[in-house]
Amino acid sequence: MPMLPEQVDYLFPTHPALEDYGDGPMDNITKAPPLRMDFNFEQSEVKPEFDEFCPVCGDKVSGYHYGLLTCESCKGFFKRTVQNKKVYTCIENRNCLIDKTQRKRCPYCRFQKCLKVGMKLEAVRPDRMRGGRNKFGPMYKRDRALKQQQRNRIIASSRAVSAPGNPDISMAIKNIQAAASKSAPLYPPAAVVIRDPMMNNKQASLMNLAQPTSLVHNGYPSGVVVTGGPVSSNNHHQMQPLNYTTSAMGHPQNPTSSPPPPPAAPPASSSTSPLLHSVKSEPDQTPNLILELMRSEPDHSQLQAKVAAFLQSQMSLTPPGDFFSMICKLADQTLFSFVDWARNSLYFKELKVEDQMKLLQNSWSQLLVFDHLYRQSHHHGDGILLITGQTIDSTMLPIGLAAMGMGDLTDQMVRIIARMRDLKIDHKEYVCLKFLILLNPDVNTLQDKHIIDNCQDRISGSLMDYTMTNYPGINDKFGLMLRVLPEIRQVSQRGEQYLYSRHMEGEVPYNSLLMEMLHSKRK
DNA sequence: CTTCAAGGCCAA
DNA sequence: TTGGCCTTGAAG
Repeated sequence: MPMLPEQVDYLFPTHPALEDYGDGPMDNITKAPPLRMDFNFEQSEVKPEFDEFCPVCGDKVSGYHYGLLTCESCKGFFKRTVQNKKVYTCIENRNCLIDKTQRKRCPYCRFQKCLKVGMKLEAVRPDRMRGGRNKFGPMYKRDRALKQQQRNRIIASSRAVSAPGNPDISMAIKNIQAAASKSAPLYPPAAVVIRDPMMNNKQASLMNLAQPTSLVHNGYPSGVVVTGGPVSSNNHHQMQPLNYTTSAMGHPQNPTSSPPPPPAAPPASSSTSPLLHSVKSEPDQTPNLILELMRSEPDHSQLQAKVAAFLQSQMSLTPPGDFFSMICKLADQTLFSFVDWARNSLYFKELKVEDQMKLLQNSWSQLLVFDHLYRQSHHHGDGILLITGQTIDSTMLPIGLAAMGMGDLTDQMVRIIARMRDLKIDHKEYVCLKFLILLNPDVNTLQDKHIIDNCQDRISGSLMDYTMTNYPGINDKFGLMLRVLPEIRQVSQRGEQYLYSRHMEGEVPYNSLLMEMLHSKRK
Protein backbone atom coordinates (compact mmCIF):
# COMPACT_ATOMS: atom_id res chain seq x y z
CA MET A 1 0.00 0.00 0.00
CA PRO A 2 1.22 3.48 -0.78
CA MET A 3 2.13 5.84 1.99
CA LEU A 4 -0.54 7.74 3.81
CA PRO A 5 -1.00 11.30 2.77
CA GLU A 6 -0.94 13.80 5.61
CA GLN A 7 -4.45 14.88 4.82
CA VAL A 8 -5.93 11.64 6.00
CA ASP A 9 -5.06 12.37 9.60
CA TYR A 10 -7.65 15.01 9.96
CA LEU A 11 -10.06 13.42 7.59
CA PHE A 12 -11.12 10.52 9.61
CA PRO A 13 -8.77 9.82 12.41
CA THR A 14 -10.99 7.29 14.05
CA HIS A 15 -11.76 5.03 11.18
CA PRO A 16 -10.42 1.58 11.98
CA ALA A 17 -9.29 0.86 8.45
CA LEU A 18 -7.24 4.00 8.31
CA GLU A 19 -3.90 2.35 8.06
CA ASP A 20 -4.94 0.87 4.79
CA TYR A 21 -6.10 4.00 3.12
CA GLY A 22 -4.67 4.67 -0.23
CA ASP A 23 -2.81 7.65 -1.52
CA GLY A 24 -5.98 9.69 -1.69
CA PRO A 25 -5.19 12.31 -4.25
CA MET A 26 -7.41 14.78 -2.59
CA ASP A 27 -6.51 17.71 -4.71
CA ASN A 28 -6.08 15.77 -7.81
CA ILE A 29 -9.60 15.56 -8.71
CA THR A 30 -10.44 15.81 -12.10
CA LYS A 31 -8.38 17.31 -14.68
CA ALA A 32 -11.05 15.53 -16.58
CA PRO A 33 -12.89 17.11 -19.41
CA PRO A 34 -15.58 14.79 -20.60
CA LEU A 35 -15.52 14.10 -24.26
CA ARG A 36 -18.26 11.70 -25.01
CA MET A 37 -18.50 10.33 -28.46
CA ASP A 38 -22.04 11.52 -28.65
CA PHE A 39 -21.14 14.77 -27.05
CA ASN A 40 -22.72 17.74 -28.66
CA PHE A 41 -19.78 19.82 -29.70
CA GLU A 42 -21.78 22.70 -30.95
CA GLN A 43 -24.04 23.04 -27.96
CA SER A 44 -21.95 21.78 -25.15
CA GLU A 45 -24.25 23.41 -22.63
CA VAL A 46 -27.18 21.30 -23.67
CA LYS A 47 -26.45 18.46 -21.34
CA PRO A 48 -22.85 18.16 -20.37
CA GLU A 49 -23.83 17.23 -16.86
CA PHE A 50 -22.74 13.88 -15.52
CA ASP A 51 -22.34 12.45 -18.92
CA GLU A 52 -19.57 10.49 -17.32
CA PHE A 53 -18.78 7.32 -15.52
CA CYS A 54 -17.99 6.50 -11.95
CA PRO A 55 -14.23 6.45 -11.39
CA VAL A 56 -14.69 3.64 -8.90
CA CYS A 57 -16.77 1.14 -10.83
CA GLY A 58 -17.60 2.65 -14.18
CA ASP A 59 -21.33 2.85 -13.62
CA LYS A 60 -23.19 5.96 -14.61
CA VAL A 61 -22.49 9.02 -12.55
CA SER A 62 -25.45 10.46 -10.65
CA GLY A 63 -23.82 13.59 -9.29
CA TYR A 64 -21.11 14.81 -6.98
CA HIS A 65 -20.85 12.63 -3.93
CA TYR A 66 -18.25 12.95 -1.23
CA GLY A 67 -15.87 14.97 -3.28
CA LEU A 68 -16.31 13.84 -6.83
CA LEU A 69 -18.62 12.54 -9.47
CA THR A 70 -19.64 8.98 -8.65
CA CYS A 71 -22.52 6.63 -9.23
CA GLU A 72 -25.38 6.21 -6.83
CA SER A 73 -24.26 2.81 -5.62
CA CYS A 74 -20.72 3.81 -4.77
CA LYS A 75 -22.11 6.83 -3.02
CA GLY A 76 -24.28 4.59 -0.88
CA PHE A 77 -21.50 2.12 -0.33
CA PHE A 78 -19.09 4.81 0.76
CA LYS A 79 -21.65 6.35 3.08
CA ARG A 80 -22.52 3.04 4.75
CA THR A 81 -18.90 2.09 5.12
CA VAL A 82 -17.89 5.32 6.78
CA GLN A 83 -21.02 5.82 8.85
CA ASN A 84 -20.95 2.32 10.22
CA LYS A 85 -17.17 2.17 10.50
CA LYS A 86 -17.12 -1.04 8.59
CA VAL A 87 -13.96 -3.05 8.37
CA TYR A 88 -13.58 -5.30 5.39
CA THR A 89 -10.94 -7.80 4.48
CA CYS A 90 -9.85 -8.90 1.07
CA ILE A 91 -9.69 -12.62 0.51
CA GLU A 92 -7.50 -12.14 -2.52
CA ASN A 93 -4.46 -9.93 -2.86
CA ARG A 94 -6.00 -6.54 -2.22
CA ASN A 95 -5.98 -5.76 -5.87
CA CYS A 96 -9.40 -6.95 -6.99
CA LEU A 97 -10.79 -5.42 -10.12
CA ILE A 98 -13.68 -3.13 -9.31
CA ASP A 99 -16.14 -2.63 -12.10
CA LYS A 100 -19.87 -2.43 -12.38
CA THR A 101 -20.39 -6.17 -12.38
CA GLN A 102 -17.81 -7.09 -9.77
CA ARG A 103 -18.03 -4.22 -7.34
CA LYS A 104 -20.00 -6.31 -4.85
CA ARG A 105 -17.41 -9.03 -4.73
CA CYS A 106 -14.81 -7.30 -2.61
CA PRO A 107 -15.93 -4.40 -0.42
CA TYR A 108 -12.39 -4.05 0.87
CA CYS A 109 -10.98 -3.27 -2.54
CA ARG A 110 -14.02 -1.23 -3.43
CA PHE A 111 -13.53 1.00 -0.43
CA GLN A 112 -9.82 1.28 -1.10
CA LYS A 113 -10.65 2.37 -4.60
CA CYS A 114 -13.16 4.90 -3.33
CA LEU A 115 -10.37 6.43 -1.30
CA LYS A 116 -7.87 6.12 -4.06
CA VAL A 117 -9.95 8.05 -6.54
CA GLY A 118 -10.46 10.74 -3.95
CA MET A 119 -13.79 10.24 -2.19
CA LYS A 120 -13.66 12.31 0.95
CA LEU A 121 -14.27 10.82 4.33
CA GLU A 122 -14.97 14.17 5.91
CA ALA A 123 -17.93 14.71 3.58
CA VAL A 124 -19.77 12.01 5.50
CA ARG A 125 -21.42 13.86 8.34
CA PRO A 126 -20.74 12.55 11.82
CA ASP A 127 -24.04 14.03 13.02
CA ARG A 128 -25.95 12.59 10.08
CA MET A 129 -27.60 15.90 9.47
CA ARG A 130 -29.62 15.89 6.29
CA GLY A 131 -29.88 18.43 3.53
CA GLY A 132 -28.02 21.63 3.21
CA ARG A 133 -24.59 22.15 1.80
CA ASN A 134 -21.11 21.44 2.99
CA LYS A 135 -17.75 23.04 2.41
CA PHE A 136 -17.30 21.17 -0.83
CA GLY A 137 -19.97 23.15 -2.61
CA PRO A 138 -17.54 25.70 -4.04
CA MET A 139 -15.19 22.92 -5.02
CA TYR A 140 -17.90 21.20 -7.01
CA LYS A 141 -18.63 24.47 -8.69
CA ARG A 142 -14.99 25.01 -9.59
CA ASP A 143 -14.77 21.49 -10.84
CA ARG A 144 -17.75 21.96 -13.07
CA ALA A 145 -16.24 25.12 -14.47
CA LEU A 146 -12.92 23.40 -14.99
CA LYS A 147 -14.54 20.56 -16.83
CA GLN A 148 -16.36 22.95 -19.08
CA GLN A 149 -13.13 24.79 -19.72
CA GLN A 150 -11.28 21.60 -20.53
CA ARG A 151 -14.08 20.50 -22.75
CA ASN A 152 -13.85 23.71 -24.71
CA ARG A 153 -10.12 23.37 -24.88
CA ILE A 154 -10.37 19.91 -26.31
CA ILE A 155 -12.91 21.01 -28.83
CA ALA A 156 -10.61 23.82 -29.85
CA SER A 157 -7.59 21.62 -30.05
CA SER A 158 -9.38 18.97 -32.02
CA ARG A 159 -10.31 21.63 -34.49
CA ALA A 160 -6.77 22.90 -34.54
CA VAL A 161 -5.40 19.49 -35.31
CA SER A 162 -7.77 18.90 -38.15
CA ALA A 163 -6.62 19.60 -41.63
CA PRO A 164 -6.76 23.17 -42.91
CA GLY A 165 -9.35 22.54 -45.55
CA ASN A 166 -11.50 20.44 -43.25
CA PRO A 167 -11.55 22.10 -39.91
CA ASP A 168 -14.58 20.45 -38.47
CA ILE A 169 -13.39 17.25 -36.93
CA SER A 170 -15.85 17.81 -34.13
CA MET A 171 -18.62 17.43 -36.58
CA ALA A 172 -17.06 14.33 -37.98
CA ILE A 173 -16.85 12.73 -34.62
CA LYS A 174 -20.28 13.87 -33.70
CA ASN A 175 -21.70 12.34 -36.82
CA ILE A 176 -19.87 9.16 -36.28
CA GLN A 177 -20.73 9.05 -32.64
CA ALA A 178 -24.37 9.69 -33.18
CA ALA A 179 -24.44 6.38 -34.88
CA ALA A 180 -22.34 4.75 -32.22
CA SER A 181 -24.47 5.88 -29.35
CA LYS A 182 -27.39 3.99 -30.77
CA SER A 183 -25.60 0.71 -30.76
CA ALA A 184 -22.92 0.60 -28.16
CA PRO A 185 -23.08 2.12 -24.71
CA LEU A 186 -19.74 3.61 -23.91
CA TYR A 187 -17.65 2.81 -20.97
CA PRO A 188 -16.29 4.73 -18.07
CA PRO A 189 -13.64 7.28 -18.72
CA ALA A 190 -11.86 8.00 -15.47
CA ALA A 191 -12.69 11.30 -13.94
CA VAL A 192 -9.63 11.50 -11.82
CA VAL A 193 -5.95 11.66 -12.33
CA ILE A 194 -4.19 9.23 -10.12
CA ARG A 195 -0.51 9.63 -9.97
CA ASP A 196 1.61 6.73 -9.05
CA PRO A 197 4.01 8.00 -6.47
CA MET A 198 6.28 5.09 -7.15
CA MET A 199 6.69 6.30 -10.66
CA ASN A 200 6.96 9.98 -10.29
CA ASN A 201 10.68 10.23 -10.09
CA LYS A 202 11.24 8.07 -13.07
CA GLN A 203 8.58 9.87 -14.97
CA ALA A 204 10.03 13.19 -14.10
CA SER A 205 13.38 12.20 -15.43
CA LEU A 206 11.72 10.85 -18.48
CA MET A 207 10.10 14.14 -19.19
CA ASN A 208 13.43 15.82 -18.92
CA LEU A 209 14.86 13.40 -21.38
CA ALA A 210 11.99 14.10 -23.63
CA GLN A 211 13.55 17.28 -24.85
CA PRO A 212 15.28 16.71 -28.11
CA THR A 213 18.59 18.38 -27.58
CA SER A 214 19.02 19.15 -31.20
CA LEU A 215 15.81 21.04 -31.61
CA VAL A 216 15.18 24.70 -31.28
CA HIS A 217 13.46 25.60 -28.09
CA ASN A 218 11.18 28.38 -29.25
CA GLY A 219 11.14 29.90 -25.82
CA TYR A 220 8.62 27.52 -24.37
CA PRO A 221 8.89 27.19 -20.64
CA SER A 222 9.22 23.47 -20.36
CA GLY A 223 9.12 20.05 -21.84
CA VAL A 224 7.58 20.44 -25.19
CA VAL A 225 9.33 21.77 -28.19
CA VAL A 226 7.39 22.64 -31.24
CA THR A 227 9.21 21.39 -34.22
CA GLY A 228 8.76 20.99 -37.88
CA GLY A 229 6.13 23.65 -38.28
CA PRO A 230 5.66 25.30 -41.61
CA VAL A 231 8.25 27.94 -40.85
CA SER A 232 10.78 25.78 -39.09
CA SER A 233 11.44 23.08 -41.58
CA ASN A 234 15.11 23.09 -40.80
CA ASN A 235 14.37 21.98 -37.29
CA HIS A 236 12.88 18.63 -37.96
CA HIS A 237 15.88 16.71 -39.04
CA GLN A 238 14.63 13.80 -37.00
CA MET A 239 11.69 13.45 -39.26
CA GLN A 240 13.64 13.44 -42.45
CA PRO A 241 14.17 9.70 -42.64
CA LEU A 242 10.45 9.30 -42.37
CA ASN A 243 9.94 10.01 -46.02
CA TYR A 244 6.93 12.04 -45.20
CA THR A 245 6.30 13.35 -48.60
CA THR A 246 3.65 13.60 -51.13
CA SER A 247 3.90 12.12 -54.51
CA ALA A 248 5.75 13.68 -57.39
CA MET A 249 2.57 15.26 -58.56
CA GLY A 250 2.92 17.83 -55.85
CA HIS A 251 0.11 17.92 -53.40
CA PRO A 252 -1.34 21.36 -52.83
CA GLN A 253 -1.66 20.72 -49.11
CA ASN A 254 2.01 20.10 -48.78
CA PRO A 255 3.81 23.06 -50.20
CA THR A 256 6.56 22.84 -47.63
CA SER A 257 7.02 19.13 -47.40
CA SER A 258 10.42 17.67 -47.95
CA PRO A 259 11.39 16.38 -51.37
CA PRO A 260 10.23 12.90 -52.29
CA PRO A 261 12.59 10.21 -51.16
CA PRO A 262 14.19 8.07 -53.76
CA PRO A 263 12.74 4.59 -53.72
CA ALA A 264 15.05 1.99 -52.33
CA ALA A 265 15.24 0.34 -55.68
CA PRO A 266 15.84 2.25 -58.86
CA PRO A 267 12.60 3.13 -60.59
CA ALA A 268 14.17 2.34 -63.92
CA SER A 269 13.54 -1.30 -63.24
CA SER A 270 9.86 -0.71 -63.62
CA SER A 271 10.22 -0.74 -67.32
CA THR A 272 10.64 -4.45 -67.06
CA SER A 273 7.05 -4.74 -65.99
CA PRO A 274 5.07 -3.78 -69.03
CA LEU A 275 1.90 -5.30 -67.70
CA LEU A 276 1.73 -2.68 -65.04
CA HIS A 277 2.37 0.27 -67.23
CA SER A 278 -1.21 1.09 -67.85
CA VAL A 279 -1.79 1.97 -64.23
CA LYS A 280 1.42 3.86 -63.73
CA SER A 281 1.88 7.52 -63.40
CA GLU A 282 5.00 8.06 -65.41
CA PRO A 283 7.11 10.34 -63.24
CA ASP A 284 7.46 8.12 -60.16
CA GLN A 285 6.13 4.73 -61.12
CA THR A 286 3.30 5.00 -58.66
CA PRO A 287 -0.16 3.70 -59.49
CA ASN A 288 -2.68 6.46 -59.75
CA LEU A 289 -4.75 4.98 -57.00
CA ILE A 290 -1.86 5.34 -54.59
CA LEU A 291 -1.38 8.93 -55.69
CA GLU A 292 -5.03 9.42 -54.92
CA LEU A 293 -4.63 7.88 -51.50
CA MET A 294 -1.68 10.13 -50.86
CA ARG A 295 -3.85 13.18 -51.36
CA SER A 296 -5.64 12.38 -48.12
CA GLU A 297 -2.46 12.50 -46.13
CA PRO A 298 -2.31 15.35 -43.65
CA ASP A 299 0.61 17.71 -43.94
CA HIS A 300 3.03 16.18 -41.56
CA SER A 301 4.81 19.34 -40.53
CA GLN A 302 1.59 21.05 -39.65
CA LEU A 303 0.29 18.05 -37.79
CA GLN A 304 3.52 17.73 -35.90
CA ALA A 305 3.48 21.37 -34.94
CA LYS A 306 -0.13 21.31 -33.88
CA VAL A 307 0.16 18.22 -31.76
CA ALA A 308 3.30 19.60 -30.18
CA ALA A 309 1.54 22.89 -29.50
CA PHE A 310 -1.37 21.05 -27.96
CA LEU A 311 0.97 19.06 -25.80
CA GLN A 312 2.61 22.26 -24.73
CA SER A 313 -0.75 23.70 -23.77
CA GLN A 314 -1.43 20.60 -21.71
CA MET A 315 1.81 20.74 -19.80
CA SER A 316 0.44 23.23 -17.34
CA LEU A 317 -2.63 21.09 -16.77
CA THR A 318 -0.77 17.87 -16.17
CA PRO A 319 0.87 17.08 -12.88
CA PRO A 320 4.61 17.44 -13.28
CA GLY A 321 6.20 14.16 -14.19
CA ASP A 322 2.93 12.52 -15.09
CA PHE A 323 4.44 10.96 -18.13
CA PHE A 324 1.68 8.48 -18.68
CA SER A 325 -0.92 11.23 -18.90
CA MET A 326 1.10 13.06 -21.47
CA ILE A 327 1.49 9.96 -23.58
CA CYS A 328 -2.25 9.41 -23.41
CA LYS A 329 -2.87 12.95 -24.50
CA LEU A 330 -0.42 12.50 -27.31
CA ALA A 331 -2.18 9.34 -28.42
CA ASP A 332 -5.49 11.12 -28.12
CA GLN A 333 -4.41 13.90 -30.43
CA THR A 334 -2.97 11.41 -32.87
CA LEU A 335 -6.29 9.64 -32.79
CA PHE A 336 -8.08 12.86 -33.59
CA SER A 337 -5.86 13.28 -36.58
CA PHE A 338 -6.63 9.75 -37.71
CA VAL A 339 -10.35 10.30 -37.41
CA ASP A 340 -10.00 13.43 -39.42
CA TRP A 341 -7.83 11.71 -41.97
CA ALA A 342 -10.30 8.87 -42.34
CA ARG A 343 -13.24 11.15 -42.59
CA ASN A 344 -11.70 13.02 -45.50
CA SER A 345 -10.06 10.15 -47.26
CA LEU A 346 -10.88 8.36 -50.44
CA TYR A 347 -13.47 5.60 -50.14
CA PHE A 348 -14.03 6.03 -46.43
CA LYS A 349 -15.73 9.37 -46.77
CA GLU A 350 -18.29 7.83 -49.11
CA LEU A 351 -19.33 5.14 -46.66
CA LYS A 352 -22.35 5.24 -44.43
CA VAL A 353 -21.71 6.78 -41.05
CA GLU A 354 -22.55 3.52 -39.30
CA ASP A 355 -19.94 1.69 -41.30
CA GLN A 356 -17.43 4.47 -40.75
CA MET A 357 -17.98 4.13 -37.06
CA LYS A 358 -17.50 0.40 -37.07
CA LEU A 359 -14.37 0.61 -39.17
CA LEU A 360 -12.85 3.21 -36.87
CA GLN A 361 -13.79 1.30 -33.76
CA ASN A 362 -12.14 -1.72 -35.23
CA SER A 363 -8.98 -0.06 -36.42
CA TRP A 364 -8.13 2.90 -34.20
CA SER A 365 -5.60 1.15 -32.03
CA GLN A 366 -4.05 -0.64 -34.97
CA LEU A 367 -3.64 2.66 -36.72
CA LEU A 368 -1.98 4.16 -33.67
CA VAL A 369 0.34 1.20 -33.30
CA PHE A 370 1.15 1.02 -36.98
CA ASP A 371 1.84 4.73 -37.20
CA HIS A 372 4.04 4.53 -34.15
CA LEU A 373 5.99 1.51 -35.35
CA TYR A 374 6.40 2.94 -38.84
CA ARG A 375 7.85 6.08 -37.33
CA GLN A 376 10.27 4.03 -35.28
CA SER A 377 11.27 1.98 -38.30
CA HIS A 378 12.53 5.16 -39.92
CA HIS A 379 14.10 6.52 -36.79
CA HIS A 380 17.72 5.59 -36.39
CA GLY A 381 18.71 7.65 -33.40
CA ASP A 382 18.38 6.74 -29.78
CA GLY A 383 15.09 6.52 -28.03
CA ILE A 384 11.54 6.57 -29.27
CA LEU A 385 10.45 9.15 -31.79
CA LEU A 386 7.11 10.75 -31.04
CA ILE A 387 4.74 12.29 -33.54
CA THR A 388 5.82 15.67 -32.22
CA GLY A 389 9.36 15.04 -33.35
CA GLN A 390 10.58 14.65 -29.81
CA THR A 391 12.40 11.59 -28.69
CA ILE A 392 12.06 9.88 -25.35
CA ASP A 393 14.29 7.44 -23.62
CA SER A 394 13.16 4.02 -24.69
CA THR A 395 14.42 2.35 -21.56
CA MET A 396 11.76 4.13 -19.57
CA LEU A 397 8.77 3.15 -21.59
CA PRO A 398 8.15 -0.40 -20.41
CA ILE A 399 7.31 0.99 -17.00
CA GLY A 400 4.15 -0.69 -15.90
CA LEU A 401 4.07 -3.07 -18.80
CA ALA A 402 6.19 -5.70 -17.13
CA ALA A 403 4.19 -5.37 -13.96
CA MET A 404 1.06 -6.23 -15.90
CA GLY A 405 2.49 -9.26 -17.56
CA MET A 406 3.09 -7.39 -20.75
CA GLY A 407 6.82 -7.11 -20.62
CA ASP A 408 7.17 -8.93 -23.90
CA LEU A 409 4.95 -6.42 -25.65
CA THR A 410 7.96 -4.17 -26.00
CA ASP A 411 9.98 -7.04 -27.41
CA GLN A 412 7.26 -7.77 -29.89
CA MET A 413 7.19 -4.18 -31.02
CA VAL A 414 10.95 -4.11 -31.39
CA ARG A 415 10.74 -7.18 -33.60
CA ILE A 416 8.07 -5.65 -35.76
CA ILE A 417 10.07 -2.46 -36.13
CA ALA A 418 13.06 -4.47 -37.23
CA ARG A 419 10.97 -6.30 -39.80
CA MET A 420 9.48 -3.08 -41.09
CA ARG A 421 12.96 -1.66 -41.35
CA ASP A 422 14.22 -4.68 -43.25
CA LEU A 423 11.29 -4.39 -45.61
CA LYS A 424 12.08 -0.71 -46.17
CA ILE A 425 8.42 0.22 -45.99
CA ASP A 426 8.19 3.65 -47.57
CA HIS A 427 5.63 6.36 -47.11
CA LYS A 428 3.40 5.33 -49.99
CA GLU A 429 3.30 1.80 -48.71
CA TYR A 430 2.63 3.13 -45.25
CA VAL A 431 -0.36 5.02 -46.58
CA CYS A 432 -1.67 1.98 -48.42
CA LEU A 433 -1.31 -0.18 -45.35
CA LYS A 434 -3.13 2.42 -43.30
CA PHE A 435 -6.03 2.18 -45.70
CA LEU A 436 -5.92 -1.60 -45.60
CA ILE A 437 -6.08 -1.49 -41.82
CA LEU A 438 -8.94 0.99 -41.83
CA LEU A 439 -11.02 -0.55 -44.60
CA ASN A 440 -11.32 -3.99 -43.10
CA PRO A 441 -14.17 -5.87 -44.76
CA ASP A 442 -14.20 -8.46 -42.00
CA VAL A 443 -15.64 -6.11 -39.44
CA ASN A 444 -18.97 -7.45 -38.28
CA THR A 445 -22.26 -6.24 -39.65
CA LEU A 446 -21.00 -3.79 -42.21
CA GLN A 447 -23.75 -2.51 -44.42
CA ASP A 448 -21.53 -1.98 -47.41
CA LYS A 449 -19.19 -4.86 -46.96
CA HIS A 450 -19.00 -5.45 -50.70
CA ILE A 451 -17.79 -1.90 -51.31
CA ILE A 452 -15.12 -2.26 -48.66
CA ASP A 453 -14.15 -5.63 -50.08
CA ASN A 454 -13.73 -3.96 -53.39
CA CYS A 455 -11.62 -1.17 -51.89
CA GLN A 456 -9.34 -3.72 -50.27
CA ASP A 457 -8.84 -5.47 -53.56
CA ARG A 458 -8.06 -2.29 -55.43
CA ILE A 459 -5.66 -0.97 -52.84
CA SER A 460 -3.98 -4.32 -52.44
CA GLY A 461 -3.60 -4.59 -56.17
CA SER A 462 -2.06 -1.16 -56.48
CA LEU A 463 0.22 -1.77 -53.55
CA MET A 464 1.39 -5.02 -55.05
CA ASP A 465 2.09 -3.28 -58.35
CA TYR A 466 3.96 -0.57 -56.59
CA THR A 467 6.18 -2.86 -54.56
CA MET A 468 6.95 -5.13 -57.48
CA THR A 469 7.87 -2.18 -59.61
CA ASN A 470 9.84 -0.18 -57.12
CA TYR A 471 11.30 -2.89 -54.91
CA PRO A 472 12.08 -5.79 -57.21
CA GLY A 473 15.07 -6.57 -55.03
CA ILE A 474 12.90 -7.48 -52.07
CA ASN A 475 11.36 -10.83 -52.73
CA ASP A 476 7.61 -10.83 -52.07
CA LYS A 477 7.74 -7.51 -50.30
CA PHE A 478 4.00 -7.17 -50.69
CA GLY A 479 3.27 -10.46 -49.01
CA LEU A 480 5.74 -9.83 -46.25
CA MET A 481 4.23 -6.43 -45.52
CA LEU A 482 0.77 -7.89 -45.29
CA ARG A 483 2.05 -10.43 -42.82
CA VAL A 484 3.06 -7.63 -40.49
CA LEU A 485 -0.54 -6.54 -40.13
CA PRO A 486 -1.75 -9.41 -37.92
CA GLU A 487 1.14 -8.68 -35.60
CA ILE A 488 0.16 -5.03 -35.50
CA ARG A 489 -3.30 -6.16 -34.60
CA GLN A 490 -2.02 -8.35 -31.83
CA VAL A 491 0.06 -5.56 -30.36
CA SER A 492 -2.84 -3.17 -30.57
CA GLN A 493 -5.15 -5.56 -28.78
CA ARG A 494 -2.69 -6.05 -26.00
CA GLY A 495 -2.14 -2.34 -25.92
CA GLU A 496 -5.86 -1.85 -25.47
CA GLN A 497 -5.81 -4.34 -22.62
CA TYR A 498 -3.00 -2.46 -21.00
CA LEU A 499 -4.74 0.86 -21.42
CA TYR A 500 -7.92 -0.60 -20.04
CA SER A 501 -6.13 -1.91 -16.97
CA ARG A 502 -4.57 1.45 -16.31
CA HIS A 503 -7.93 3.01 -16.88
CA MET A 504 -9.67 0.74 -14.40
CA GLU A 505 -7.07 1.74 -11.87
CA GLY A 506 -8.10 5.30 -12.47
CA GLU A 507 -4.85 6.21 -14.08
CA VAL A 508 -5.83 7.27 -17.53
CA PRO A 509 -5.77 11.00 -17.33
CA TYR A 510 -8.90 12.40 -18.81
CA ASN A 511 -11.99 11.59 -20.70
CA SER A 512 -10.84 11.44 -24.21
CA LEU A 513 -11.51 10.11 -27.62
CA LEU A 514 -8.98 7.47 -26.70
CA MET A 515 -11.15 6.26 -23.85
CA GLU A 516 -14.29 6.46 -25.87
CA MET A 517 -12.74 4.31 -28.55
CA LEU A 518 -11.42 1.92 -25.97
CA HIS A 519 -14.86 1.44 -24.51
CA SER A 520 -16.84 1.47 -27.69
CA LYS A 521 -15.56 -1.99 -28.50
CA ARG A 522 -15.93 -3.51 -25.07
CA LYS A 523 -19.54 -2.57 -24.66
C1' DC B 1 -37.79 30.50 -5.06
C1' DT B 2 -34.43 26.56 -7.19
C1' DT B 3 -30.52 23.66 -6.81
C1' DC B 4 -28.35 19.54 -5.47
C1' DA B 5 -25.55 16.85 -2.29
C1' DA B 6 -26.24 15.24 1.93
C1' DG B 7 -28.91 11.26 4.65
C1' DG B 8 -32.87 7.86 4.74
C1' DC B 9 -35.76 4.16 3.17
C1' DC B 10 -36.74 -0.35 1.68
C1' DA B 11 -37.44 -4.05 -1.93
C1' DA B 12 -34.50 -7.28 -3.80
C1' DT C 1 -25.83 -5.79 1.89
C1' DT C 2 -26.99 -3.43 -2.12
C1' DG C 3 -28.58 0.35 -4.85
C1' DG C 4 -32.43 3.06 -6.77
C1' DC C 5 -35.36 6.43 -5.29
C1' DC C 6 -36.95 9.74 -1.76
C1' DT C 7 -36.54 13.61 1.63
C1' DT C 8 -34.13 17.30 3.51
C1' DG C 9 -32.30 21.91 3.98
C1' DA C 10 -28.38 25.39 3.37
C1' DA C 11 -26.58 28.02 -0.37
C1' DG C 12 -27.33 30.92 -4.07
